[in-house]
Amino acid sequence: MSQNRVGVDLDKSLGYLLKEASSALRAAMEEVLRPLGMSVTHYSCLELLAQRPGLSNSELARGAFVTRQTMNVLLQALEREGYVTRPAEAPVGKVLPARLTPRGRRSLEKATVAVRSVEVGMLAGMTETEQSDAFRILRSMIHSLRDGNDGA
Amino acid sequence: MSQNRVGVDLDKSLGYLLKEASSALRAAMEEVLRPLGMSVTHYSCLELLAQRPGLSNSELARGAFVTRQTMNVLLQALEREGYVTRPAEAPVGKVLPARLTPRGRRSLEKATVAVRSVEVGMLAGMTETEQSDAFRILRSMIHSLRDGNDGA
DNA sequence: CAATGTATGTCAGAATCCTGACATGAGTCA
DNA sequence: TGACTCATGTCAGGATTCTGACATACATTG
Repeated sequence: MSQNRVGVDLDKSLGYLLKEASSALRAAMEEVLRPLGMSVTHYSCLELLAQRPGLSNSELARGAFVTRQTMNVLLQALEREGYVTRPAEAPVGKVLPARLTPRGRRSLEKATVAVRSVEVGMLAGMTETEQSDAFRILRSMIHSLRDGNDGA
Repeated sequence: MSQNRVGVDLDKSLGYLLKEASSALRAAMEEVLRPLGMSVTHYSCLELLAQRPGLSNSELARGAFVTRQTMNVLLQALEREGYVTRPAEAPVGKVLPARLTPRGRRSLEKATVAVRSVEVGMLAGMTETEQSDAFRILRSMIHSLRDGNDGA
């Protein structure tokens, strides 16, 4: 039980806490999306397309934090099932802009309601100040991690 | 560009930001662990064992946010390579307490240095107050998500 | 104009992780 | 004591995601 090691005490590690929170969020989202037969990546793709129609496969992949290969197989499935359309030929370059079909929009609406309940539940226990703090702090973490800070 | 939809605006979604931060953290950790031939789960397992020797397979799985089946194959590999030991028979029940070998401890030390640099980098851009806010807020999120708040 | 670098869509194979299932051991309760 | 519930370790199969690779299209640069 003695702490004679100069380690990363997990209870005091922001990284561990971040992973824990992210894991809990993912679990909560999977739980509400499962009845709709939708995975988190699936939902993310639809939500991205609703907000920014015409996004390409690669852009969707970056937005959903998966590789473009993974997003491609998902898009092909969504296309086959009629939730998404892509032109047969690229208007410019190789980029194929994707768009939601009416069916895709309908499907997304139910999912959005479910996901928003998770988001609201997460915000519920926080004051207004804490909420804006949360945004600022998470953005700060992302910035630090992206620019490869070495802490020197 | 018009927002005539009552959706979850991703730029203003705490959930999306959390996922983004977690993704960035994972990428940063993978980057510093790759030269050591170690994955994030791999490292998590060793770190957990260093801090709480004798943890069982299932407990390690929960601590590293994977299933016990996944942790089991990892533990078998670590055991085969001499980083971890488990008794052949359970002292009590079916629980096999795992422990680091000296080799495992040596391997972990390098990884800890690498991972700590990521953690420090993440904390560097934040004031003392922001750091404690970050802990409090993340814990609040975890709590809300676990208890399945429906936001009503 | 040619060469180079960067980004894209896509295919194929491999690695990772999970779901389902089973037997076993411990605790609870009547 | 016996039935029941729960947690554990482990095996097998399947789903998901990634890495590697290739051809192509655009932008930049000399």
